[in-house]
Amino acid sequence: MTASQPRERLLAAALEQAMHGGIAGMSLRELARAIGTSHRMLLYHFGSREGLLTAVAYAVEEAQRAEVAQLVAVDARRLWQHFSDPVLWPAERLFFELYGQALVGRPGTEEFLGNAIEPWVTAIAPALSREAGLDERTARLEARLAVAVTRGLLLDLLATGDRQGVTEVFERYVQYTESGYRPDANQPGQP
Amino acid sequence: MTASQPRERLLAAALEQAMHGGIAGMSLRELARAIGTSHRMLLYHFGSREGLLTAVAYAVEEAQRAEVAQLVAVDARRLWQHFSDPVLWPAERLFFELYGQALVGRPGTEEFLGNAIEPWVTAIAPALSREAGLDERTARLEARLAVAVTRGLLLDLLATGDRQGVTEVFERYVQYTESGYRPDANQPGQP
DNA sequence: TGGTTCATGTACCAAGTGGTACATGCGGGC
DNA sequence: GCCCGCATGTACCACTTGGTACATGAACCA
Repeated sequence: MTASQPRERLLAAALEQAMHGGIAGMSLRELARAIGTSHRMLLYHFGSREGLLTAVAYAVEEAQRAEVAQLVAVDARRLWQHFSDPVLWPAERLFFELYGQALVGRPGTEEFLGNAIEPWVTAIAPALSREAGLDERTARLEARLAVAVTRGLLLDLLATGDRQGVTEVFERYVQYTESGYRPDANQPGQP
Repeated sequence: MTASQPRERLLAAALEQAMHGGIAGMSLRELARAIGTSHRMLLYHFGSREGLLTAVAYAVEEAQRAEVAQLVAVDARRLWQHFSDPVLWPAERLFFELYGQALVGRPGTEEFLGNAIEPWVTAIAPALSREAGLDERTARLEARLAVAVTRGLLLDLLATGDRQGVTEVFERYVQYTESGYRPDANQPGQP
C-alpha cells in the first residue's frame, strides 16, 4: 500500500520531483532521469504522459483532501500558520501550477478543477456552523470566503515570500470575522 | 504604436491566442499556425521561444497595470463586477497560467512575480486611505487583503463558473469592510 | 521442471522541437 | 539605376519527443 508496488514508488518520486521545479513543463525523459528511472517505466506504469500527469494531479488532490479532513474544527489562525509554513510551499506551488494548467485545458489536469472548491467548503462549513452558530447557508458562504482569502494570500506569499507581512493581512481578515459584521450598518458611502 | 509594426501585430495575435487555450504548453509552430504566421517569423521577431513567452507575459502585466490605473477610486462592488465579467475570463485564465508557470520557475515568466502584488496594492491603497480615512499602513494592509480576496474568488469563479454564488461571497466580504471591525472584540494583539 | 506474470532494459520509430543558413522580395534613399 | 535594411519563405539541422516492439530477467505456482 505504501511504496512496495513499483507504481506507487514511482508516483511518490514523481510527486516529490513535481514539488521541486514543477512538472507540467517536463518531458517524460527529464522526469525519469530526475527520479532515477527510465521513461520506459513511466509509460509502462502510467500508460502515457497524460496518465502520469493525471495520477500526479490526483495524488495532489488526495493530499489536499487529507489535509482538509485533518483541519476541521481548527481555528483560523492555526490553519493559516499551517498553510503558510515554508515546508508546504513546494506543494502549494505545485497546486497553483496544476491549477493554472487545468484552467487552460491541459489534458490530465481538468478534473482537478471540480475538486478545487467544493470539498474544502464542505469540510470547513460544519465547523463554522457549530462554533459560530451560523445557519448552513451562511456557514458555506463564510467557508467559501475563507478558502478564497487563504488561496489569495498564499499566492501573495509564494510570490513575495513575505510571510510576516501576509500573516498580518490574514490577521486583519480574521479580526473581521471575529467581530462579526452588522448588516444594519448600511451605507452608501463607506463609513 | 498600434499594430503597424509586425512585431506588435504578432504580439497582439499571440496574446489573443494565449487567451484561448493557453500558451505555455504550445510549441512555436503550433502558435504560429494558430495565428497565421510561420514559426520562423516568431523567432525572427522575438529571438527565441523564451523571448516570445517573456513578451507575452510582459504584455499581460502591462494590461493589468492599465486596468489598475483605470480602477483607482472605484468602489469595491463595481470593481468586482468588472473583474468577474465573463469577457475577462480568458485574460484571467492566462494570468493564472503564467502565474503558475512563474511559481515553478519557467524561464520567461519569472519577472511576472515581482509585479503580482505590489503595484496593485500601491494603486488601490491611496483610494482607500482617502475614502475611508485609513492611515497609510492600514490602507496598504486593507488593499493587500482586497487583492487576495479578489484573486481567490476569481480562482473560484474560473473553476466553478458560478458567478452568482461567488458574487454573494464577495458581497459578504464587502459588508465586513463596510461595517468596519471592532478591535475591542476580544483579541489582545493588533491595535 | 516448465509455464506464466510482472518488471525492466535496449533499441527503435516517426514526428515534432527550437533554432539557423540562405535566398528573396520589397521599400525608400542616393 | 543601385544598394541596403527589413521582412518573409524554404529548407535544413541536430536533437528530443511520446510511444512501441521485443527480449530478458525474476518470482511465483504448478
